[in-house]
Amino acid sequence: MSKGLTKRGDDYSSWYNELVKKADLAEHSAVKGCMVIKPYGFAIWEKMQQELDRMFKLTGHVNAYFPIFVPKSLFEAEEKNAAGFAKECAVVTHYRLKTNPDIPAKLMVDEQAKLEEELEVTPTSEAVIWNTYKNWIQSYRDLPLLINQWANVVRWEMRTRLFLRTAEFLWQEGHTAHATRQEAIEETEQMLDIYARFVENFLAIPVVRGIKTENERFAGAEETYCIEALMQDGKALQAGTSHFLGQNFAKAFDVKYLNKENKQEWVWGTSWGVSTRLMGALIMSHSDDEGLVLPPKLAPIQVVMIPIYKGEEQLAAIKEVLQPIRQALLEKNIAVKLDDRDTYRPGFKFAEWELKGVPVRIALGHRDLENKTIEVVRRDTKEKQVVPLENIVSHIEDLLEDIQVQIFQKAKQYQEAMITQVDTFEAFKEILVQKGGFVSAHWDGTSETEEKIKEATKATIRCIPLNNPKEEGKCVFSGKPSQQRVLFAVAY
RNA sequence: CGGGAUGUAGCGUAGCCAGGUCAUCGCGCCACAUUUGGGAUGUGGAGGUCGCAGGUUCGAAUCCUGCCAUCCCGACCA
Repeated sequence: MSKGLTKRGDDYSSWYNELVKKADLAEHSAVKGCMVIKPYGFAIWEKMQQELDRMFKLTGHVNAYFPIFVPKSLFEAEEKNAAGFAKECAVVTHYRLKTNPDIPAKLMVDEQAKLEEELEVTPTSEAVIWNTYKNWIQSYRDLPLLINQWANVVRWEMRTRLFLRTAEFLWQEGHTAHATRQEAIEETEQMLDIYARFVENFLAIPVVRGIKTENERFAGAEETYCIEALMQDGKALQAGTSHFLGQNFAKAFDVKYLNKENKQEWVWGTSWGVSTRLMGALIMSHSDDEGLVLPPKLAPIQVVMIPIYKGEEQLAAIKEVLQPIRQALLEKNIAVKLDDRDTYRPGFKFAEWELKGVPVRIALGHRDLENKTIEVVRRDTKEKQVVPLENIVSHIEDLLEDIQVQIFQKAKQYQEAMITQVDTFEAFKEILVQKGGFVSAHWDGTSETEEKIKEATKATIRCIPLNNPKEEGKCVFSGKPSQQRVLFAVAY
């Protein structure tokens, strides 16, 4: 384990990249823009999956799996969606290689094996899924259709960053079909609510719920709802989206149902997704210059035990005390690891588990044996206390809960402090440069103004917050009348 | 995809401009010993197609060409 992580204040970007690698979350692969998610990082993702999957199923969704490939003709059926993603599609043109007659042991594409129709590696599965739904939906009795899939998709991005934007990423995508517009909108809003609750309660990241402007809307959607989070460097990160698709895909793929009055109608659709990008949000929201800070609910190891000893005898005596505690914690469903490696000294272990973000560390040495105490250190504040052995299990339970709450509160306070209201474009620009974060400003509602502001400041409208208070004002850029403020930020 | 930079052992690096006893050093790794309450110390040891592929040359980590990957700045980013 190497010493010294770049400090956030010195170079936030380097800090992030180093942390991802040093904490054993992920690394670059041999393929441009694609990453290897390592076991420790994947364990966190698995915990996210488990909880989301539980929440989806509680609301009546079921899982299925659809192909990773989509024929070009299907992909282009919904025109806006196709146009929106066309620039980042990987395309399969052949299905066979052959040995190169000129160079032994080298392979080449077999031109004889050219596909009649190219396949896209799907960047999002609406096309494949709606083409399937056509066969699954005939009657109002088939609705609603509530399906989710855990999958990987490919978007050939120009510039990638581990977890935040990779050419291939893991995600879940829900795709639902409904009989009425109202029901589909309710589904869209329900899923946004699930995402928001999940991100706030599990990742301990406060989010702003809102809707996207036309510019930022999902290609093929009528409305895109989103949750936006704020990272420690003052940039915003879109953490999840839920789209009301209207009847766009139903029309493109001819998905109709017969209603109770025996009349054919187009179905209404939604789609919603969160990805491994949430890992990036998690890392950037809570971690510090010592390494990761993981919320207890997502930490693969919640408690690490470190024995401090001289010689075999002491180790045996200490383990005798630690083992029953470990057992008791396991029975409370607390993930505990006893780090009894004799090949590293305690100081090294402290640093290593801090880097990996383990929420609680307990250390037991001969001093504690004599006093019947144990040292407990919380990762988020690094606060150290020596507590009696007796109530250690309930103490740890309480501590884990407290950490979960505290890191959310800390992030919440930061977020609130980083939402700044401005009423002039001068102030707008100054806040973005000096302070960062969300800038709450009036906007005239036009894409043109949004574009111009982006050109001038790099900031985009992250969302129009839900339940936004109506407030008469003037657009900060054009001076035209505005009914409400929107949130701008420089985004990842 | 445009501009800039980088690529030498698991990690970080020296050497490159001025081609040849040049593959350097630190961390890490292995063995043994002493250690163990905040990243241990000593002794010994292992580990390299110098990103990949061509070229120039008697000779290439070093010069040239192409490619690949990464980082930064743009463009792009539901």
